[in-house]
Amino acid sequence: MQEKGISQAVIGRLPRYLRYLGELKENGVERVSSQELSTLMGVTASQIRQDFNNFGGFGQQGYGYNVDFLFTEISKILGLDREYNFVIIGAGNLGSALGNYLNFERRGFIFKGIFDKNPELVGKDVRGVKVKHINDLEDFLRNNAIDIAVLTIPKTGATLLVDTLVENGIRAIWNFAHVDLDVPEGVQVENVHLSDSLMKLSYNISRYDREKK
Amino acid sequence: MQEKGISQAVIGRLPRYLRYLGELKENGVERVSSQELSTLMGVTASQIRQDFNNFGGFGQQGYGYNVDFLFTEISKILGLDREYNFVIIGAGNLGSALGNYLNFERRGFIFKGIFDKNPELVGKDVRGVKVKHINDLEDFLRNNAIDIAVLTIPKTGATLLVDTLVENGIRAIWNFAHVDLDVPEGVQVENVHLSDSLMKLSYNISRYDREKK
DNA sequence: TAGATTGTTAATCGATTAACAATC
DNA sequence: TAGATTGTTAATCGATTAACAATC
Repeated sequence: MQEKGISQAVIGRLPRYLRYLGELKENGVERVSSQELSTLMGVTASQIRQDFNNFGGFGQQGYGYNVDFLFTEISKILGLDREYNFVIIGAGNLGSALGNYLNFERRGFIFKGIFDKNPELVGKDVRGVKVKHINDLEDFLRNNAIDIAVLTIPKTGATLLVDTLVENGIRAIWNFAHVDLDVPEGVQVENVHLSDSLMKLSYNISRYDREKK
Repeated sequence: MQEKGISQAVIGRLPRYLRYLGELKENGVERVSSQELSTLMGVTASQIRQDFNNFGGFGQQGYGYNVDFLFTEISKILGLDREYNFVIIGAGNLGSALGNYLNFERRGFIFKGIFDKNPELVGKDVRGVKVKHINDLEDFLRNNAIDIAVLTIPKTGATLLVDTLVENGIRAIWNFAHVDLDVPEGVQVENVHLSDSLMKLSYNISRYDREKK
């Protein structure tokens, strides 16, 4: 089945829509118009309607959108109607933080294992999961259906590990290492480059200072 | 001084340029053409030249770009030619991870304090900095010139804290809480919404599955 | 000088916004 | 039915790519 190319710009906005719809749901709001959502979120109503219409008509003329229905549909589009098993590679502070983050579990991301090359970390408990040595990773991947590998290790290690991960069935990499990974077609990569984000912040601080002068 | 509106698209690419230029520098490469950089980074040479020319001519016809010079210039544009003091609010795993991340220090981001409301975390050491109670935050901000607050606390706490931060001189917020913060003009916010990023990953996994069918 | 490669203008492409007919 | 609001087409805006003259 071919989904006519939805732009990454649109996809990137979907999680935010989902967040606001979730809040409306929690507040017991049943229906919302593109205009109301526009005011709430600070984007144009036109963009909201265009975005939703990429996936077919979710609304009803004269009424607006049913919050519950829209929430469910966007969840499905984002692939949140199923479960994903993930392992974390790198049991340092960041790896542990992600392992402990319960909200992922709520969205269907199941924390199955965590690995490190440092023997001192082996055996440490991260939300009920014991850290294993990285040497046991291949075996573990072969015997468990893991979808996602979360890389919270330095860049050299990350680059070297990609082949092993892919050969053993990993289909997606959530990459926190500061490097662009080279993966075969069909393997998804999502980068979280924290220092890039911090640089954007410092750009905006210093640009503001320059403009003030 | 007014810098003619550089688009966020361009700014967003600068840290990546910087990373590649840093690697070239490390490898002792002196000059690079937009064509070489294009091959290396997987973007068009045309885009590279357009991007750089937003800030004036960094290159030389017939020669290309001097790696060292270009690196320095992009650093300056990104505001990396000065230091920023930051505090972390929230001493959980994520906050500790960010406090321990030495690369930030290398770029001029100085870790000055870390705070938590949990008394059990108070006194804990994070890379030589002792966790303080959140009640001491205001005092600390008044007596120290802190530029950036890093928010690694749940969204309710983050929303409530914004006014305090701004009133006490914080100029920028690096926000890891899953909420859109409302700040006065002139205060910079950069969001890292990890769950949004993870949803983009699951979208791509499930889209790939749909296309395969 | 000849060759290489930038800086920059023009052309194209894609994304956002505006407008309005369709319809609940 | 009348009013509201979507779905969708058209207009605008911005970003990317192509082309080439300027120049090192």
